[in-house]
Amino acid sequence: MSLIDAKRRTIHDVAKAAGVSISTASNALNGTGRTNPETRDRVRKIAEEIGFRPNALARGLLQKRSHAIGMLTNDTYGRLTLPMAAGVSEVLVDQGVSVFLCATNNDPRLARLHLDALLDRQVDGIIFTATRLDLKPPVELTRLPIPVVYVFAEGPPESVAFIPDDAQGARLAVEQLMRLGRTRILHITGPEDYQAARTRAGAYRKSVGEGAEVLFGNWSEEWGREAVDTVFGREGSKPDAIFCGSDEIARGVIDALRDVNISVPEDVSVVGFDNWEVVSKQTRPPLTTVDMELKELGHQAGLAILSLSKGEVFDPGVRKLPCSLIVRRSCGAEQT
Amino acid sequence: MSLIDAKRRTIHDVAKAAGVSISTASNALNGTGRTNPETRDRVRKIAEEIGFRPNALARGLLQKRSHAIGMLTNDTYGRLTLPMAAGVSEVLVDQGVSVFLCATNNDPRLARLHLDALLDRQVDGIIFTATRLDLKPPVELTRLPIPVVYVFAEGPPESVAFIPDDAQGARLAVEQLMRLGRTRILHITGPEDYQAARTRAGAYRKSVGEGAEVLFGNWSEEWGREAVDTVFGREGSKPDAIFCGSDEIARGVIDALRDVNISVPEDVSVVGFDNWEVVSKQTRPPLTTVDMELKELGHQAGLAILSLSKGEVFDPGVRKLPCSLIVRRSCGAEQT
DNA sequence: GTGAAAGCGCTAACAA
DNA sequence: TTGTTAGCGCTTTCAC
Repeated sequence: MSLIDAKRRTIHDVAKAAGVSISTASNALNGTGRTNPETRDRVRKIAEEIGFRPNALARGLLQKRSHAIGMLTNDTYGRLTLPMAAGVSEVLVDQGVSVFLCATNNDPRLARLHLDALLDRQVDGIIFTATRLDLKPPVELTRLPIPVVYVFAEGPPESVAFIPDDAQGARLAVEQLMRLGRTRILHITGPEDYQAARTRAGAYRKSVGEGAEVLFGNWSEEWGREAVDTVFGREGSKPDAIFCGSDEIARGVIDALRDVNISVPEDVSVVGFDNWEVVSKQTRPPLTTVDMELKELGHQAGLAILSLSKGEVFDPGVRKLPCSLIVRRSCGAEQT
Repeated sequence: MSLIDAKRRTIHDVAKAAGVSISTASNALNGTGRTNPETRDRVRKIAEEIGFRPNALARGLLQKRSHAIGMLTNDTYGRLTLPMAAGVSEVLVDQGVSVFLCATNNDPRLARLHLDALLDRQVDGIIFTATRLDLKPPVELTRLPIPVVYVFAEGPPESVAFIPDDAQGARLAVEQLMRLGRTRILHITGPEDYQAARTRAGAYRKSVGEGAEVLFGNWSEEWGREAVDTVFGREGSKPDAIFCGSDEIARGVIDALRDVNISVPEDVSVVGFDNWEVVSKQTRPPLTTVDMELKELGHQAGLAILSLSKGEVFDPGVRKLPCSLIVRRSCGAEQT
């Protein structure tokens, strides 16, 4: 009903149809002030009937709150962003808050343009998302008149940030491998200049032993294959488990092992990181991997920005959210 | 400067600081009406200095245009949506139009909630995106007071829609295979109840011959492997080329061929569909595939909604945008 | 319990 | 060329 009406109804129309004043209509609709229950119900019924929908622009102008937030992201493909964004809007839509999506492509000019637009629109807050922890926002995000929440990025000191707990995720992976009795665990991961790679590697070494071998490379399948070729081609004892820094690397690893007739998980157990299902569900065997709980990250970030935008106190700091382990056949219970 | 000011400046502040009236300030800033060039420059300079940014809410309220549009999508993972959305906002951001992202997860309740929110916010238009052509929007999108553009979805009659030209894309693939001298081309694709699968298969048959074999299945790697096992395990002549309905299928096909020592592209050429780089760049050899030009789809959709929202005439109908062929080694020129 | 009036920040007639 | 005025749709005192 409300949708298929060509002309928009205003609170004026409601008031007239109900035979009350505008302010009474407003009070009745919002449950503010004192209103006779009968009047209130009558007004609401009429509003419903004529398809009245409040103009969010007018409301925002007056309340100085737009009930909208902006999401600034430099992730082009959306692999991290979209699941997260879905989490954000999931918790916000019920609160009447909408989300502007701004893809900056890591271009400062674009970022600036988007930021200005968001500010002009009086958004109640901004969520900034990066694709890697150590990437700085492409624009100055401090001293804005509105709160900012960082996701997958550590903001300046005293800011609110949410990141996955990479160390705990890595421990999850290593513990699973140890539980299966694996003793010669290898870690193949991405570039050492990624903070996430270093953190995961650090946690791995802490669990396995400080001398444990880490092969830094890049995030690709090809690197996974290459690393396996190197390790299994050289002299000395071979690993009986490989913890990979990403699902893509893990896929390369599994393929390479397959090529040299080493079976997974019987001979070598493999664990990945990301739970990017297009990869992790398609490996043969399917990949046990660490899930960063992106949606939950989004939920938390959404709740945080909501709270902050209401002026509530919210302790600053970097919050590390636990990862979970998705157990599939590449390293599972069934294999013992 | 403009960003780091805690308090918001209004046009009132500008007018006072410049010693002119509010309307003169408005005219000067927007270049409307007649203003003395000197006054205009002075006002603009002062506005800049004190960090004035116009309140989009107030402006929208008056102009009855919010300069914002909504994007309603049922794509959860964002594989199609995000590149497209980036295209949309790329053409709109320069026009001062922002984009609300609404992920419906195909849930009618959510869709309704989002749609109501968009309408309340007075968006100037809506872009509806689906993940498959034959999926109906989860809410009634006709007879809205604002224009709607469909992407990856055919709206009701007389609506404006943009979809990739699946038939042309399929022809591109088949022609490439024929150009290489392949004569026994097979098509392995997704479920027959996907319109895109049927269209691609139809175009393929038209090029190759009406009796040409099509194997419908699903969009997975596993199906690609299974199909290859079937085809190469049975009696009779074997294909020398395989056109796959998706990159994932193609990846399965390539892996399965590899398993039985059939080399790609020497023995069998393979072409995929999607150019989803996480898949197509990682196959061995890298995959020649059809790119649906998602970003361009977004550009067009953005321009269309912009034009429609201004009340300009825009011919209704389904516009099929050409796909392009990305040639990689699985079926390339070098192989001859 | 209800209504009149002011005003959010801005634009656009119209007057001066 | 500039200023005065009205008003977009709504919320919110404050009289009645």
